[in-house]
Amino acid sequence: MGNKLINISFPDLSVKEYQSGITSMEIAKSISNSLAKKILVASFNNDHVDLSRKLTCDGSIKFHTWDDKEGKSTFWHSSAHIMAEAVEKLYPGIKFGIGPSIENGFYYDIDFQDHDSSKIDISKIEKEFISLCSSNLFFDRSEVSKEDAVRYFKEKDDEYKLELIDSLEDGSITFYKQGEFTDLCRGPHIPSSKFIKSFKLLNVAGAYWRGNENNKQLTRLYAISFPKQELLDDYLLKLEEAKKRDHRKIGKELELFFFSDKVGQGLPIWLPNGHIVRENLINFMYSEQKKQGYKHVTSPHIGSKDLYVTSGHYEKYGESSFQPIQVPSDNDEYLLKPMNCPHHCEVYRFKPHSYKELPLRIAEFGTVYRYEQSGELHGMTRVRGFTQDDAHIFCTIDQVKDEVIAVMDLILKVFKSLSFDNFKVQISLRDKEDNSKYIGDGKLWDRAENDLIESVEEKGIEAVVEYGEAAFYGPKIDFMVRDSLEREWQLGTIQVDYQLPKRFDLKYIDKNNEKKTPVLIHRAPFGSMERFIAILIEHCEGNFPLWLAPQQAIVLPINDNVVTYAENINNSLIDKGLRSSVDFRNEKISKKVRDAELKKVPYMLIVGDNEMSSNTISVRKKTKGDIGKMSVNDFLSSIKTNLSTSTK
RNA sequence: GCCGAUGUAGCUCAGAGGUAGAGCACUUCCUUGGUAAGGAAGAGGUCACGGGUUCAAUUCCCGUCAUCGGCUCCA
Repeated sequence: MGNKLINISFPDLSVKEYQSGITSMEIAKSISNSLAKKILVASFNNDHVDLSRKLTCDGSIKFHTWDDKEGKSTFWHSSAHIMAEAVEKLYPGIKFGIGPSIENGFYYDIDFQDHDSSKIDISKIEKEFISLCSSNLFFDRSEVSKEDAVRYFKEKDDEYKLELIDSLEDGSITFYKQGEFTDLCRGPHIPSSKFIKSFKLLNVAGAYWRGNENNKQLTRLYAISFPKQELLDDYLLKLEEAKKRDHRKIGKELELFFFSDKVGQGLPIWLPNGHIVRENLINFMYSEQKKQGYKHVTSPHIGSKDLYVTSGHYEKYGESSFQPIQVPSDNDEYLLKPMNCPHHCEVYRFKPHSYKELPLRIAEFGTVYRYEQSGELHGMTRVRGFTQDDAHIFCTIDQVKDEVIAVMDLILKVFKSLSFDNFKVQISLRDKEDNSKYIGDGKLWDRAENDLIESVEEKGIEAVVEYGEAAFYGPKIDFMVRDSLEREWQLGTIQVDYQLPKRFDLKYIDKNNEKKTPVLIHRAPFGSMERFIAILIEHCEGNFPLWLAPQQAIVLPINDNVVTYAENINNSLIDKGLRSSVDFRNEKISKKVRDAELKKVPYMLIVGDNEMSSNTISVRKKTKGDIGKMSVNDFLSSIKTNLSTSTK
């Protein structure tokens, strides 16, 4: 110890002197007791440390509570250790994989050995967890040599921990022990289990060890914990609320789409209501693309197998795809179209091109079919037949950046039009360690990757870079959005491809009358109509903007006297292009209002004797209520701006 | 594809080894009602499908299919 003094600086930039060897907790106490009671973990020189760690050098300190991200993740990480202890107590002899905190809670991967993992008693685990927490367990950190670490887990016969230790360097290994449970762990942890007041085991799922499907599948227990019971109640309530936004539920309720076993797994059928949403989005995109100089084409739903052999898709995905379609002639095979690009390459080849024609933007709302793994199918977000708002931009290498920027503008406009303000931009690059996943030479990849990075920089968009997420033929920029349960989905995408034009031997004549190969940019702002609409539904909870609403208005007659008047009102709305109908049912007005609200019809036009005699309608706005009496013309002009997409 | 759960009327769900129930929706009748459910009656199901155990299976067991939660994958 000695009497050495150290300088500790705080987030407010103040600096204080302390005895070397003081702990973060003691520092916190020196500031205020209430702070000391609240804090869960500290950062010292940007490393997260236990509050009990002795500090022996100058540095900056920051305290974390439940209210910040670091505090939460430490809280949950510690909870994972407690859960492991609880589960081990109930099911002795089990082995542990990893148990990290995640965005909402934590999990632990467990090999249940001889215990039947399908018979796990969730409520027993929950009880044991809470009982462990209330016994105020401390998390003791100890540094161990690699040899000792190996010895400990050999004795415990836990090959997963041994594998983890194998990749660690001697001298950097730490254990944490609380109660009866010791775990290999980098830490840090919260001071004591008593902070944890509520716990819920959310679900049980299989997960491959180290995320590799060739490895054994462990049982993953997902759970969440909180420092207060009310916080858990709130969280569970929020989950319930989120489930109400589920596009599969709303899709059924609003009769937007459905799946039929007879038609086939993952093959969605759009019902009339859903078709209206889809059609209006397509029209919107169609006109936006026309403004940006795209040329629209239509190609068939199948293509000769040769087409995909040429493109390379057959080699890459052939075996896991819908298999070739046989025809009476032996030498002829066709594939259901999994991609539009080969067709568009053929469009390009239709005639020779001059550099003056580039960039050439070929667009198509093309329906494609991919044999997705059965376990992967998920409502409309992952299906086997879907329509892409696809286009392929053929351009020179020098035009790539400008084109990518123009596409980004288009995607951002689409997102803004539909109030998708919470999206993530991801630049997906190749995994340089593993070239086997990609085709094409490294230099061209570098150029393409740089073009994408620079485009994003020029637009000033915040983006995350993910290595190893590129397509096999090139890097891409993806626009990711979350669904109601926080699952992330890729919507818009921009991909640079130097390979396909080569494979199809595409050329243009440059200024010097020389043949050159164009670059291909694949792009889809919605991504797929199915997925986009699924996410849109979850965002607006089925309350579509007026221009997309399957039914925009409904006329509700109060009694039989006004039925003809109601019909006339309805006809005049339909004349103006509105999607409207009359509720002729022999029901009370409150019932008609309720049903229209449940169907999420934006405008209810209530007509009774009063309205008929004054030639007006009483307008009720969905969820808002009565907004007063007015003439049909006044109503129409009041909603006019909401009917057009171009004003958005 | 893998692990686990689930599958009962159009929808949401209850139920039990002895051959099915509710609410909503639907049909008919009564009611003509002013902004989120007026009343009555009726009609609706090979209890996902295929095997097995049993005197008896929708219920228990096995398989298949589909759906749900994850994992892996995602041109």
